[in-house]
Amino acid sequence: MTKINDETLRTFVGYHLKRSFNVIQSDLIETLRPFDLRMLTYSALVLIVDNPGLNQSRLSQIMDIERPNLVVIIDELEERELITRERVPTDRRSYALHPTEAGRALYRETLDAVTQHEAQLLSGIAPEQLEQMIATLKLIETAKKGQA
Amino acid sequence: MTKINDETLRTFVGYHLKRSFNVIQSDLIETLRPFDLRMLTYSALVLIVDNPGLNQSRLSQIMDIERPNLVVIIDELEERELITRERVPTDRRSYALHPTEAGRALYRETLDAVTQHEAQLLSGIAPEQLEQMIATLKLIETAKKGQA
DNA sequence: TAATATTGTTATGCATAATAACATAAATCA
DNA sequence: TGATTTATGTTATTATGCATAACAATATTA
Repeated sequence: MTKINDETLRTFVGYHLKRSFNVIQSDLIETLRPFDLRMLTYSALVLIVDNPGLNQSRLSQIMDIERPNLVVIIDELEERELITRERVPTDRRSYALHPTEAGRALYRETLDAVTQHEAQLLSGIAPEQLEQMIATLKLIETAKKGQA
Repeated sequence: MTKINDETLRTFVGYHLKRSFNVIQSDLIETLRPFDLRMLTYSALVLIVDNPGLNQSRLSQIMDIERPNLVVIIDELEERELITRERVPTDRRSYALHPTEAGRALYRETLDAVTQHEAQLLSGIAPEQLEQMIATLKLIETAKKGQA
């Protein structure tokens, strides 16, 4: 049972990002399962609660996904009566997205659960170290457009 | 054009990981496109070149994917004659995976390209800062099994 | 008014990832 | 030894994430 050498891939930042994200993602999926939410439906719900009235175009931008892919997510949230689509009088092409009371309730429940699960998963790591990492991650996030 | 508030999601490490990984992943996909390689076929090729003779079971473990999902990846690499599957005499269930000369040549080409593209993308970030981040990412990677 | 752009949508395809079920072969155990 | 269990690779299937083309309805602009 020889150890496998992944030193070459370890030279890439992306490899480390991917592997650590997999760990967090697995944990998150398990945390959201009891609420019957996927990562993207959860993100959408949070953003709609925090930004009531925004439209799908803006939401897809902040979520970094294409508009067509957001449609099914919004469909699902609407069918579950967690949000509403309302025609905007001043621009009848778009819908204003608003959370329902049930949506806000689920938001509070899940926020608690997700926060606690992530804290538990990362409990062995110093908060300052995580903050430093987040600062670097933000730099990477803006690397593309921030570059010459 | 009001600014959208994602402060709630920003409290999660996973959100930052996901967003920054998306940036690196997009860059990597573009880098690999001329070589007609996807992320996973690329990773598999690198690991086979660096660990000649390993079998699919071990490879799927290190790649953190399920064995069935590796089959098509290996099929593709074999069809393109970048690797070979060879029956192992001492265990006739498994195949030993070896790179061909073409596989090693592509490995060298792509390694250069990927290395340079990532360096370019991250050129605005101090190397020590990236090293610190990688150290933290490694902690997250082992958080699951490392926990009580 | 005519041309162009935006919003939401449908349809489609590719990539990533998980599970069940299976044949073959090896290891275990009784 | 023979019977049971385990490991390896495979097929089939499904869910999820993500991208593009094309379109109708509506707004914007030239």
